[in-house]
Amino acid sequence: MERQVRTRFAPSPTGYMHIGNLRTALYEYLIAKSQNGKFILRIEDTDQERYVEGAVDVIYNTLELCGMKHDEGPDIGGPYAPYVQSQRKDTYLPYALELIEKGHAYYCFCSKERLDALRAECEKKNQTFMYDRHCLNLSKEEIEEKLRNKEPYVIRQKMPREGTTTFEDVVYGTITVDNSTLEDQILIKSDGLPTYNFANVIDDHLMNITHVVRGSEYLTSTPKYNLLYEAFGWEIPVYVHLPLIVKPDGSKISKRKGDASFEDLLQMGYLVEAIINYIALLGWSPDTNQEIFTLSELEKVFNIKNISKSPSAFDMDKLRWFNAQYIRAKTPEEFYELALPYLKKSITNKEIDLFKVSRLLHTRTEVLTEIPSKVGFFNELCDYDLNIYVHKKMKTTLENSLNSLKEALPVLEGIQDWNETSIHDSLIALVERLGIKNGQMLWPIRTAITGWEVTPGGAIEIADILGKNETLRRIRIGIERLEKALAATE
RNA sequence: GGCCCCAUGGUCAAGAGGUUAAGACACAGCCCUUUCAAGGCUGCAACGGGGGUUCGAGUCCCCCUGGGGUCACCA
Repeated sequence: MERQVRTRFAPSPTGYMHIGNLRTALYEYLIAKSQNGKFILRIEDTDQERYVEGAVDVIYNTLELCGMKHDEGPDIGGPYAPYVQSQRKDTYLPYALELIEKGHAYYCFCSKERLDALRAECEKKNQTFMYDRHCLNLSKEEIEEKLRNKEPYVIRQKMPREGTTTFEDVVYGTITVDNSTLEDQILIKSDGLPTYNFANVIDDHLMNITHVVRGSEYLTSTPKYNLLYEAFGWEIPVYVHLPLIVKPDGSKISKRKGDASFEDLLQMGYLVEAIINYIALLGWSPDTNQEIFTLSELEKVFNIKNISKSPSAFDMDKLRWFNAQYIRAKTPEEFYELALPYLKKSITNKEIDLFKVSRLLHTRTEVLTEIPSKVGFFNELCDYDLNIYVHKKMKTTLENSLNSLKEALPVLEGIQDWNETSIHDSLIALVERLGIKNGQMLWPIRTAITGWEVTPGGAIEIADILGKNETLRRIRIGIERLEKALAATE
C-alpha cells in the first residue's frame, strides 16, 4: 500500500505572490488532489530580516481566492503543527547536533568578516569561493571553550570530498554532481534559526511530505538535501522540480523589476479562474486538446508525467484570451456583477441602465479594466470630427448622413414606447421607404448619438439606452452641425 | 567562470524511430454585419547547427551553439 500523497506549499512571506510561486502552489495542490492526497501550507519564515507585516495574509487570501484549500496549515492546524517555521525554532537544533554526532556536520565560528575577506580574495583570483573548512578540525576542547565563551557560531554540513551524489527527479530524470562542488553549507545560523536548506529537509520529513515540489532553481542544491536525508537515514521524497516561468524576453520574473504579481493581475482586470487556467497550462499539458479547465477538472486530469522541462514565457496575450473566454462564459447577470464597479466609476449619468450597457460590453470585454474607456459617450456628447460621418463601406457622406438624420428625427419622435424593438422596426421601415442601405441610416445615427467612431453596440441599442429625449437631442445637434458645415462649403 | 538543466512556428505546446510535424494564442484574409466585437472559414509560420546509430531520426548518442538556473548566516 502506497503512502498517502502529501505535498506542501512552503512560501516565504514576502507579501508578493510571484506568478511562478502561485503555479508551484497550484501544481502542488493538483498533484495532491489528483491522487487523493493532502495539500499542506507551511510558512518558511526563518529569515527574520525579511519579515513583512501582513505577508501571511496575502498567502491565505491567494489560496482562498484560487480555491486551493489546504488540508493543514497555520490557520487551520493539523497533526504536524505548528506550520510556521519560526514557531518550530527549537526542533531544528537537536537534529543538527545529531548530525555533528554522526560526523556529518560541525561547528563553525568563522566571522562574517573572515568569510567576506575570503570571498573577496577568491573573486580577485577569479575562483569560485567555497568555505575553506577552517573550523572543521577544531578540537573538542577548543569548541567547548568557544561555546562556553558564548562565541557566535553556525553549524555547517560536512560534505563528502570525493565521489558523486545522484538523485532522481520525476521531471528532469537522473542528476549527478561531483561532491567536490558541494559547499559545506550552513544548517543553523548564528541567530539559532535554521537555514531554508536545513529546515525544509527536517520539516518535509517530519511532516511526512511525499512529493517535494519546487522551482528548478533548487535543482542544484538538491544533492545537498539528499545527503542530509541519507545522513539521517530518512526516506528520500519524490522530487518534482518545475521549469521556470520567464518573461517574453527570457529573463526571469522579479518583484524588483516591477513584474506583475497575482494581485497585480487581479487589479488589471483578470479573473482568478483565467489566471489559474492559464498558468496550469504553462509548463503542463493535458493528454487532449482541451484548453479550458476549471480547478476541479484539473484535479482530475493533472499528472506529473506531462510536466515539461523547458522554461515557458508568460504571454499576456494568451492570458487575455483566457480571460475573454471566461468572461464570455458568464451569464449576463454574472458579467453585470463583474462589470458593475467599473461601470459605476465611469458612467455618471444616472439615466443610463447599467445592466443594458453591460450586455453591450459582454462580448467586447477581454479585461475588466478596459470597460471605462469604452463607455464615455453615455455621459455626454463631446465635440467630434464631422468626418466620421463619412464611411466608405457604409456608403455614407456628409450629405446623405444629414438627410438620414433629418428623416429619422420625426420617425423617432413619433415612437411612443421607446425600446429596442420599436426603434428597430421604425428605423428599418424608414430605410425601406427611402430605399437606402441599413448602414446609410444607422451609421449616421450611431455617429450622431455617440460622437465616437467606434462604440460597443450599434445605433439601435445605444438609442434605447440613451433614452428618447437624449437621443433626439443628440440627433438635432448632429443635424445642426452638418447643416452648418455643408453650408460653409457651398 | 565552474557546476547543473533546457532546446519543435513570434508565444504556449502535441509528438515517446516510420505523421501531409497536431492544437491554441498572436498575426493576415474572407464570410456574417448598423461601427467595434463575438461567431464561422481560410491562410502565414517550426524540429538551432554538425556528426554519428539505424533500412529509416524532431524523436537515441556525441560535439558545438544558444538560452536559463545556481554558486549567501535568502528562500
